[in-house]
Amino acid sequence: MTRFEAVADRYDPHAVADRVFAHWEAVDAYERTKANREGEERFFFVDGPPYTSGAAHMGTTWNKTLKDAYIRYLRMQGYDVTDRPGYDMHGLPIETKVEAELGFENKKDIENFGMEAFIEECQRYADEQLEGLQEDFESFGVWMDWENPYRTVTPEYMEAAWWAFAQVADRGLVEQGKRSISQCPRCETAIANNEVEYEDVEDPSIYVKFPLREADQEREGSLVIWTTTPWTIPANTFVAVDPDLTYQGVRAWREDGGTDGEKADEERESIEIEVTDGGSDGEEESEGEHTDRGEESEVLWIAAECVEEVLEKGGYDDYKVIEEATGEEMTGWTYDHPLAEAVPEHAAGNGALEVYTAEYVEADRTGLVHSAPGHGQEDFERGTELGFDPFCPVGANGVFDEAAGEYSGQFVREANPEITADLEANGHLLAGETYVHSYGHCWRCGTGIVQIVTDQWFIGITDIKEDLLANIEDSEWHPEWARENRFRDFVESAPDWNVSRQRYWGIPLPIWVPKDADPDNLDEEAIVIGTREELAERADGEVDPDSIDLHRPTVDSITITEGGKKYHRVPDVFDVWLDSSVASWGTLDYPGEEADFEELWPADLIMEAHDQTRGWFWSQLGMGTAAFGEIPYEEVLMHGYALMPDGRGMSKSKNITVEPAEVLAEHGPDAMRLFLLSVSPQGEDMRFSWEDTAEMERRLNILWNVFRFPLPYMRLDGFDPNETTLSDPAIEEALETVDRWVLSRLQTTKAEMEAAWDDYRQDRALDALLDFVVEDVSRFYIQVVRERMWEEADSDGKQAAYATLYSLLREIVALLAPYAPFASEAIYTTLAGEDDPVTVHMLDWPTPDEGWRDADLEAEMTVLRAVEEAGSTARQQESRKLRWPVPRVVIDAPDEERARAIETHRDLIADRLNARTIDVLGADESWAELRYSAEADMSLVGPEFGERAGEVATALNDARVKERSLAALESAVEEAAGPPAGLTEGMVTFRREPPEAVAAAPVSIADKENGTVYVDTSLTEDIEAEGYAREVIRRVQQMRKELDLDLEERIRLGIEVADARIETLFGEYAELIESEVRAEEIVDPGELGDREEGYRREWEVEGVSMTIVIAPLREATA
RNA sequence: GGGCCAGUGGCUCAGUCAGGUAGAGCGCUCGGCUGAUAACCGGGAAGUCCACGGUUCAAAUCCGUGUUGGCCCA
Repeated sequence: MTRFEAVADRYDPHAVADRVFAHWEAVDAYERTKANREGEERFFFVDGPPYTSGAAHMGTTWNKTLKDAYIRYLRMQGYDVTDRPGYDMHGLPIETKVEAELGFENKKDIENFGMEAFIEECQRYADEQLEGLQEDFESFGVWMDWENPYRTVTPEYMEAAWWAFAQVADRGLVEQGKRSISQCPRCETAIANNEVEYEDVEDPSIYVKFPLREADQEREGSLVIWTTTPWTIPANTFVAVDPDLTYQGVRAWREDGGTDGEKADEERESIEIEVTDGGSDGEEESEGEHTDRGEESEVLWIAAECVEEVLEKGGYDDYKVIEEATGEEMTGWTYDHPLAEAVPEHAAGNGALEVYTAEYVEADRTGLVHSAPGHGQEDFERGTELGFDPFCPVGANGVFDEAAGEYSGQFVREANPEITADLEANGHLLAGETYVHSYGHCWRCGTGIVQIVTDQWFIGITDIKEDLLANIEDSEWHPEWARENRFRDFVESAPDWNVSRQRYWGIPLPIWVPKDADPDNLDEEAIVIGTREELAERADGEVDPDSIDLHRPTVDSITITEGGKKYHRVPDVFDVWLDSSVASWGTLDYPGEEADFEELWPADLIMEAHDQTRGWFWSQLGMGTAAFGEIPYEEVLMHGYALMPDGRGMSKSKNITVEPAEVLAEHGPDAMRLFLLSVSPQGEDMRFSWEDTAEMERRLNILWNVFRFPLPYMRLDGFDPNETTLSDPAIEEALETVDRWVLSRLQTTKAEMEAAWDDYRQDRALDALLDFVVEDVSRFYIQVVRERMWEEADSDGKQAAYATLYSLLREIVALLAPYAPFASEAIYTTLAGEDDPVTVHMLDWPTPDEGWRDADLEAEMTVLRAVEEAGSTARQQESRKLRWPVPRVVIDAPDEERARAIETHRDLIADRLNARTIDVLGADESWAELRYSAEADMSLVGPEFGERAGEVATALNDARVKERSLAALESAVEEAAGPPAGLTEGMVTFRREPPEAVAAAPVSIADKENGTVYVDTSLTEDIEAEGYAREVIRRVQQMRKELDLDLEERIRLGIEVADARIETLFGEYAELIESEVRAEEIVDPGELGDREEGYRREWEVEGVSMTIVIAPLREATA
């Protein structure tokens, strides 16, 4: 690319991206940018690995764009930044995708297909997805080490997980045992809580009576519980109550068939709650009252505040409280299992089928909770405390086993109707309806989960809770509340981490146990292997540590014989969250490679979306703390989610998405990145906006125009940025106010940007930059400097403008580089010379040069621009175009300081407002030509002046007085309408009256009024002459453009005006016209038209029609 | 059901921490400019600051309740 070579007229994002991609490849831009910082201070960034299923969605795109921007920024700051991308490639999601591809329905299909073949398919699938993701990321310019990503499926990486797990085991934190877990009955494995997706489903909602064993407590009746999972009732072991809650035993009546509801209502209202010790008195009384009427009655135990609601559900007509007891007092009451006959093996004896207190009870529904330690997590925990062996008659596939008696062989949820029917048949169903609530489903296959108790392996998170909470303090979060609220809360309530999965595609557990080991104490006897080397040493038979694939089924067949015992591997694989939890050392190939780990760990920075509070932020903390006692990262940038433009969450399955590829196709990578980076990265969600993305493209186009505007002139004049620099004294001398101003603004912008970046607010830095480019450079500086560039003769002033613009552009593209790497590069390479770095991304981040900073000048220019704005408003009021000069502008400054600022830059203002003269009034001066009129308040003037009122009012309105005083008004009125005795100041409102043809507008700075600008738009012949001359110039320029004439091409020009007065008027300006449009002479158009094929156009100018003909000179002379 | 975050012109958001006359960009509209030109500039209209209640001389801002959306948890 040649310096200052012509570029496309219009910013074309795709052409720019294509060219830049080619350039990067041609010069090895990425490699050289990295090499450029080799040996500098290292910065350890760790990429949170995206999961390799599906393409990059907008959230991933936002995430990677942020990472890329920060990496580029840090590199420009001089750091040697690690940028190894990662991919999370194991796990159930991929297994289920592959199962779907192969048409599998359950684990049996996999076993039939062959585990090894299935795992190969998973590997293939993950590799394919990885390729797709890499292409996506590269397509919008992310610069990471794509040649060498870390992949969770490599032996090196899997070893990092094994090794860490072995550390955890050494610290005694690996536990094995029965736990209540969420099980996907289709995938036949435990799934993590954060893999459970909640969806609304309609479930049974049943109220069940658990009959008290009368013999045990000499009390009749039933405990009433409520559940939405009838299938858990076979496993019922105890009933839980709140110790402090009051429960009531109520005798409830239900009439058979039709009933007199009114009467029942009356009676119910009249019932007074009687508390009796034994309950027998009231019981007999009530029974005596009602049995005669042929009704049924029974005693039900329900929390006091739930009684009415439950009885209503049960269709009871009336009730009477016969006994009260607290939960505490109910402890130990015994009952019979409601499905005793159908499930003969149900829990019994050893304290089972009794009432116990539990924390999870709420005064909701019935206030008594059916508890099955074989299912629910809370039930399990409380059951364990109480010493129960959990009874779980359900297999891994969600089917009742032999222990479930009559129900064995049925899928649990499908057994619900039969169980409910049985309860009804044996009289234990109080009410049965359905209920819509959110219920957990497997995040991948959508099957409803079941809570069952199975054998699993755990990391004992709860044992190190204090360390975890303490380690949180060693990390800085942006925003801070993410750590203080969200994360801390989560860590505080985190349970032990179930790391085992009964699946195939994952890192195998490196645990070997003896065949005859006590199944409840496997962790006592387990061997945990930490490295491939160690495995080779201890394994029976030959194992080559360099070539072994650690996946199943390879490792399944390896045995270890020690101390006379033969050890077999536990067949489970790790929870996939464990894979990524070791990324901070896995990315460094530790423990295989040690040097980088020693130097770099822990990570300096990670950045992910807020869902990772529960995910990667957490898993890394847990694993780091369990394995090393340390948190593996120091700084966290937590961004939000990408939402639809209307604020809904994006959802691929519901087809509610904005696809990154669509945005790229529409607006190109830079505009998309600019939009994504213009949003706060701190915790808040981002609504995607097509409009704002388009706006970013427009902003880039403005920058493009700023950039390409000076190119032809620089080329023409042979501007050499190495020779002609701002530090050259001659050039510095020639700098004009606007040059110094724009350079000062640049320094201020750099300072603002750096502060914002340091605060992890790259969005604010971008605002500052774009504001500078659009407002200051494009809308002001370029407008002012244009005329200097047009000058034909070379001059220091022109060179100074070139040097200023060149320096501006060089710095702007450096500042823009992390955001819009393509556009920045395209501009940079056009501006750069042989000795410059091959890519903008190798540059140092520009720092403010205080020598160019001039706060006073910036403040003065703020005043100036406000004055210009007011002047242009005033012009508009009088409909006087900027092209037409005005004889004078009078500026009434609010204070001396601003008056001085305006005085200083009088010429600039005159130029901007196209004014012949500028008069400035100081703070205490008033404009001699200004007059005041008065508006009369007729409600006051009327009563005071009676029939003279109209006359006085007219005189007031017509008055033009020099002073803003009542006395001046009085004398003015006296002249017109006689003495206005009784006129008071309250009757009038003063109004400023500028002279004829003068318009006034207030100067507003930061929304405060700061003086007034008066623009005199009166016309003189000379002004008209110049006005028309400039109208002609503009039209000729347009015609030149229409003919696509070269900038330098000379023409012959013919003008004919319908109005003779005007034709003669601008005769005076013939020279101006000739020089502006590069015309040799002005002739009669007829002369041109007859002889040549001149370009002829009719124009209507300010109501006067004229004919303009132009002919390129070379044709004319040919 | 619980926790966290957000709700400000038609749209996207700033302002909320440290209470004091509601701002920007886009869009709309009217006008201007025309050697950056499918660009650019200026003027204007447009807001019960989610609702209700409280504290205060004064609330978009602080407090409480509710509501809508997002994420996480159950």
